Amino acid sequence: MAASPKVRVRFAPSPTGLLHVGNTRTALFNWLFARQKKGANVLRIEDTDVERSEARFETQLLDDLRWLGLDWDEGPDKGGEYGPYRQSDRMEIYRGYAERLIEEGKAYLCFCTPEELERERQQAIAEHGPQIYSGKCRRLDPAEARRRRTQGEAAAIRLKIPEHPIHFHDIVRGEVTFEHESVSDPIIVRSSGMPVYNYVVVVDDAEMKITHVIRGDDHLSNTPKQVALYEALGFPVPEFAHLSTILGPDRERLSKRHGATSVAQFRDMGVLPEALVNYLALLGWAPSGGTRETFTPQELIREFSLERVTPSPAIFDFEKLYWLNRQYLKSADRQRVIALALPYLRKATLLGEDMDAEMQQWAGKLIDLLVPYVDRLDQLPDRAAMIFRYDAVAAVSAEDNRPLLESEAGGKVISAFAKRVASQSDGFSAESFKAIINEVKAETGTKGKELFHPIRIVITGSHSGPDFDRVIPLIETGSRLPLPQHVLSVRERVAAFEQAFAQS
RNA sequence: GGCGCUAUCGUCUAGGGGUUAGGACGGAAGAUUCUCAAUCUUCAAACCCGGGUUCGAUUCCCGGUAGCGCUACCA
Repeated sequence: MAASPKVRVRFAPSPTGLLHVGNTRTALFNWLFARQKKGANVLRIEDTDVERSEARFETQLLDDLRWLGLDWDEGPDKGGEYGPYRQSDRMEIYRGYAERLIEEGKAYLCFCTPEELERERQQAIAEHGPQIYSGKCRRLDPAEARRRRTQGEAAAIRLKIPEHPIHFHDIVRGEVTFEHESVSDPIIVRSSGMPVYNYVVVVDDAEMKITHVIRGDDHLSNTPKQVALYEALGFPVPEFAHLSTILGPDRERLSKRHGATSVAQFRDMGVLPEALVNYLALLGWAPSGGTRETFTPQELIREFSLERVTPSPAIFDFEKLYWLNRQYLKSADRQRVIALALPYLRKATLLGEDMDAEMQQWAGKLIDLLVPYVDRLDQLPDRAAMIFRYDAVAAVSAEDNRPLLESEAGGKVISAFAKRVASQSDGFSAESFKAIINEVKAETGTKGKELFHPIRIVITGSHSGPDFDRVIPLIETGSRLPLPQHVLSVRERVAAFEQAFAQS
């Protein structure tokens, strides 16, 4: 058996918007396959849709891919043997092949106007028949057709589809067959001279020696046209792998209205790239055995296989992504998490830009305290509210606080607690705070929830939250720091609470 | 309408001609904790329907149904 040629795959996005998770999974599977097979991963920009393509989207695309760690070996930014890698720079190539196909009788000029074609289509719909091209211009004499074009008549170029069934192999779906009638002669170059997607993609993939076309299954029905094109052009037909669509919770194609769908949005939410990569890998693929959930990129490269990709569509589960993110957040390097978390706290003006060593240390501890409570970094400011936003009036009037505050035991605890805090002139440490609680406990004869909940409400405004041992030092130290928003000390909180309580 | 693809817990999935149909997210309960989160333990939860093939089908085949995609001088 001959040595199989080196694996070459490509990811070919259109720079018409932000990188979407559906495309991202395609990019990921291409990358995993290339890296596992020690092949080449090619990045090609499909910007033939001049109207919608924008340079800034291309830049963003590359940035998002880099952020995810999905690198490429050839592409518009780094060149390569088979460039250029931007379709707008390849127009001459497309033109050349199209003319060749006409000369060889494998394609022909079509003078049908869009109006004519539209009429035929409407009729087909009315008759419930298949909407296929009549083949009218196929029967034109080539020399005559050429003459008409030279005389300035607008002509599109159509590929002649051979009159036999077209089949191809798909790694995910097996053998796929289409009757030639259902394909019908497709236009490959518009009358404006602009080549169409289904044509350029074949020229590019063939010229770039792509061996495996891994892409979304919205292209499955286009594949017979492309296979016919490969054959007309005399190029070997690559292997295909069509990935199922990613759907939203309502089983419709995942889109903006389902919430975050772009890589940029997830990044802004504080989702780690390894979590997104891990989640996306599990969407439509599972390792044999199917009991493992977390994989590093290296492990994915080792385990991945296109044969194990599931053909059925998958619903994007935000919860599971966030759960995975939490796992990665917990195990990530502390300094990295702090560096990533800081911008969220700064944006909420809880921290300033300039921080001295003491403040940095304090911020680090704050983040240590908060991160276990979130599954996305953008939830941090909300979680920090108990430190930064103490609202005595709200604490006193909150529905779920009232019963406790109005109970006899609650009142006793609060007054005993307040009295002791007031008599303490210095700040509190975790130990001295605990000592006070113990005194209150002895004086009031309360314990457990009865004892802790009222104190919690006085200090944080809520009856739930992290350990006092960690919260108290943070509050006390924070109150002495020149933060953009003053953190109230224990004494200040108690004083504010008492005032609000008395007035209620 | 035509053509194509798909179909296992609510969701992602493993599995496969005979299984207590496995794991994970989410849900419920319990343990722990002053509380919440986390963590741990336990529980509930599925083979779309109808025919065939077969001793036996959730698994193989065919039909139906449903969902999705393509049906463009969009990509």
